[in-house]
Amino acid sequence: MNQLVTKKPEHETIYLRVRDMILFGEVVPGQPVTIHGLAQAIGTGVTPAREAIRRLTAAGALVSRENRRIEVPDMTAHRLEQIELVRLTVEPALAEAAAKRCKPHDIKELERLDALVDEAIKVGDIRGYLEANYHFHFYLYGLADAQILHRIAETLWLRIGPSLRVVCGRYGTANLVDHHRKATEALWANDPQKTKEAIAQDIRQGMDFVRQTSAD
Amino acid sequence: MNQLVTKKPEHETIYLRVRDMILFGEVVPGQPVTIHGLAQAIGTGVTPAREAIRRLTAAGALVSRENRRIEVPDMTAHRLEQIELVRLTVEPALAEAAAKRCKPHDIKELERLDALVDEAIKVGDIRGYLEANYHFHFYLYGLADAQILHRIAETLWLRIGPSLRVVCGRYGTANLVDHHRKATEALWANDPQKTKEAIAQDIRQGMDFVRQTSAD
DNA sequence: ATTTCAATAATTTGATCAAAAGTTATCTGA
DNA sequence: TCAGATAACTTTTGATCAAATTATTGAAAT
Repeated sequence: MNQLVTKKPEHETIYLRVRDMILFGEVVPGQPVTIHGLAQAIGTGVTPAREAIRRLTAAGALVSRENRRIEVPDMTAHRLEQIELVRLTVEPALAEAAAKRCKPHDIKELERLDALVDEAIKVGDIRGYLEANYHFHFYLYGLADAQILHRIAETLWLRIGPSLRVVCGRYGTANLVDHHRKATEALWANDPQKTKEAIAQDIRQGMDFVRQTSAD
Repeated sequence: MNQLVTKKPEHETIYLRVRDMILFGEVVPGQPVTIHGLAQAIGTGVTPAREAIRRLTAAGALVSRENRRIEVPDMTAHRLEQIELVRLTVEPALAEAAAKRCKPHDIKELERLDALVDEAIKVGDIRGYLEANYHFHFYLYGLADAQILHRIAETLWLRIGPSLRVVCGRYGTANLVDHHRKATEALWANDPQKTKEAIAQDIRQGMDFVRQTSAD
């Protein structure tokens, strides 16, 4: 019998788990991450935890300080500026490419995800908002079939995840606006250019929102 | 007495070593990389080699295939297009920022590195060209004080390193043109905008050159 | 000669251990 | 009470080992 599920290695699982922790605000900028503590928290050995941490530091999601301590990097205005520059190049390009390959079935899925975003905002569920927002964007980006851009976008989201959590915690979800409607409408209209612009606008406003927390 | 050199861990050394191997064309697209073989080649244990490989796969410099084999990714026109898009955003921005903080001493160093590029082209030393070219660009980018952009640029160079080596090997260094003079002149003139444009032009022509090897 | 199947070899993966390095707590002496 | 030194604890790091997985080799059958 064919084995349908290819068992993924432990370090891959841990990597995905910690990645989610960072993306969805379970960690805070400046928070130290120990290889031991991580292994213990997840309930696994230290070897796969090490490898997961290496991958995350390579992606810039964690930083390794000189005393070989590892922690979640904090955000600065300067870093935010760099991230915005690249996001505004990469993600609209992904959205444009996605729009060209998008099927009605995909747009419906995006609308479903967007409804989750709205719901989370209304209820004030920060974690739910972060997850739904991420899934909306990366379902769209996944349609683009552009792995390199996709991965760059992911590393940038890993960098803003913790800060986004902080600012949401401070100001709540009331100030959040959902700009995804414009994107799905452009997709229905089969208009890649408009989709691209909608995502660019969404990014600009998201980054403005995060800017409220960054130290100088 | 103060310890001036902080001993860097083994996995860091190996990482840098393999990184150089990729950047400077000691590996070929499609070439398999075994964790064992690497440890044996460098003459070290398997644990630090593993961690170095994880970092490189996280950066996209190596790809992990489904049969948990790891190899150097090959280049395609589509990938090249994605890389060019991001390079043309990130590196000119770095050059512009660098131009604003550049001291005469730095420009002299850049001219020294550029002379090495010229020399390598003249002599037909491919490895020497790759190294000198890299050092010219990243000495400049290092002046910008923009770590995030800097690291993104590095990952992109890691992706084109093997292909650049292949195309140089096929066509030799005769077809290479050195566009750095325009950049150093703009730096002397204290003209960030011109510096930015010079680097953008250099990137475009470099990518055109690599395009000759990529499969469809 | 080619294909199939089993056996062998090589490799990855995760656990464990010892040594090195760093951090925290305690104790001492003023 | 407070500063400095020592001790105890924690963490990282690299080596080693066993199990699991994958590739490769070789033999047998058609």
